[in-house]
Amino acid sequence: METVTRFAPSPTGYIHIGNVRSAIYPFLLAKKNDGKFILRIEDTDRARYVDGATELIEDTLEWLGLKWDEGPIIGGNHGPYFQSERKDIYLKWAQKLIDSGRAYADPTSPEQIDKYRKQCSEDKTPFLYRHYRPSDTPVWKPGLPLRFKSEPTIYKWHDEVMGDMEAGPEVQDDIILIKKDGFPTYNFAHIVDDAEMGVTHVMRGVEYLSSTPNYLAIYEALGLTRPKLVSLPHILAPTGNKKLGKRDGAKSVTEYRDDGVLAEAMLNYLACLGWNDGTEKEIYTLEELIKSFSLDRIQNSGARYDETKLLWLNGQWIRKIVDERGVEALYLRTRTFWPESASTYEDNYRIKVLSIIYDRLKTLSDLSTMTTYFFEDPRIDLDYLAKNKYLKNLSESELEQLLKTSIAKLQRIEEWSEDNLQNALNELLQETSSKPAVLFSLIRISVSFAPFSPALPLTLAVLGKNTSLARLNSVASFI
RNA sequence: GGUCUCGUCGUCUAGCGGUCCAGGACUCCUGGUUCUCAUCCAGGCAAUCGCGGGUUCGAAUCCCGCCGAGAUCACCA
Repeated sequence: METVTRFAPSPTGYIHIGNVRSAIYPFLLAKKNDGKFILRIEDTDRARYVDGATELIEDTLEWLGLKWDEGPIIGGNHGPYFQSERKDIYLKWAQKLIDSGRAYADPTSPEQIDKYRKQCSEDKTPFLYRHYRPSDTPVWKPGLPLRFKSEPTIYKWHDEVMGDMEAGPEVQDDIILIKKDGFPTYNFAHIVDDAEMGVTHVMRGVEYLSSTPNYLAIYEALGLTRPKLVSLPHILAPTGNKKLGKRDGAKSVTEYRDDGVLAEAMLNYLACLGWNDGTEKEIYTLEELIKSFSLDRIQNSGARYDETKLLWLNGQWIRKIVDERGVEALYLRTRTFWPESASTYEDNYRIKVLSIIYDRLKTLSDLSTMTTYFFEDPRIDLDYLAKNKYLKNLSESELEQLLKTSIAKLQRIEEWSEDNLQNALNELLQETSSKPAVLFSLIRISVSFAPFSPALPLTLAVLGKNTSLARLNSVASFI
């Protein structure tokens, strides 16, 4: 049987790192088995609906490279893919339950139910609505909630992550199937949809584990074979023991994109948070993830979100892309991250800058602060020279002398290449009998006034002869 | 309160009865790569495997109890 999985978010806002794994794992599983991955929007709660949230969700999935085979935009054979447009389907299935006596219209007012509930919590006893089931119920019509009529028993099932499970009547209840506004609840809708769409593996957060017996009862009453159930443990907030949520400042996945994190790194990090293939491999491409993914290696305890490791992975990926596909490939991702002054320069120049600076990047947004001196003359700040640990013992005239000798030497270089610069610099060391620390620091600082820069010959080569000498000259005249 | 789940370095994890006085990765520290920052390389710190009992010649690994943390008990998903 073809593997079919789905990601079924409700459009209540952005997708953050705490909940995107329930998209990644189903995707990986489906692709691993040459199956289908469906995107379904669960928009039955009109009160929590957020305009534009669906687009946000699609954007996130697309960025990560999780292409859905059926869903909004592209359609498919099991549409519509918005639950709000599937009301007739739910009604049809609900009718089956009514006909078989497994569902009833509930005339009890919410206030009354609240009273029952409060009483229970005072008595410290669990609240089960079936204990208050009305003895005679009206014919169901719109405006009335429809409840499942539970027939509690003992359920045994297997969770692909949590293992063998068992639950008794104490957790089975008359849950609401259709709300009085006519929309189905998640509890009912997802079962119908998964069945209609042929979903073989239901993957969702562990918080649904305790409602599983109720779902099992509905599958049974509907005569459906139940899909394989997969509970995904939570991702924990950096501090405390709670699951990561928006309240802990969980950033949206796409916010990381805007902060210069690569999709590859994000996906790599998230996939390996709570899953590993048993090897010591750390860097995975999407293809490699698909290839090595398996349900039985999903961790069953929660994993803490740690941004440091994400950033490390991002650095690894930045270098990996350059190593394997060249600087140009990385350059394509950097458009929005350059300092403003870079806009007047040509692509070629920016690519050169990138090629000597990329291995210092943790995120692409580091570009804006790390490369400014390649695009605009730095402000001359003699303090930089005075405080440098290699230069502070030199007098001003010594500095000036050294600078002038260097300028003269560099001036004579005809072809301003890295190699020639390297040679000239080496000769300068000998001719002035300076230590590299002294000479190189002086030139490097004079030309950049930045806390750090790439290797000196590289920096000078990229800056070009005119700019390099002009900057050295103006520092010399300043001293 | 009922029910359920989870518990190995600070963090992510390997580990399925002996090769584990516990391995890898991140972080941190030290050293090396003609200056700096980063990369890279070499090395180091770091878990009495939640606790207590058992089973066994032998347990992180099996069993029991306890403790701790989390989830759930909505006309939210």
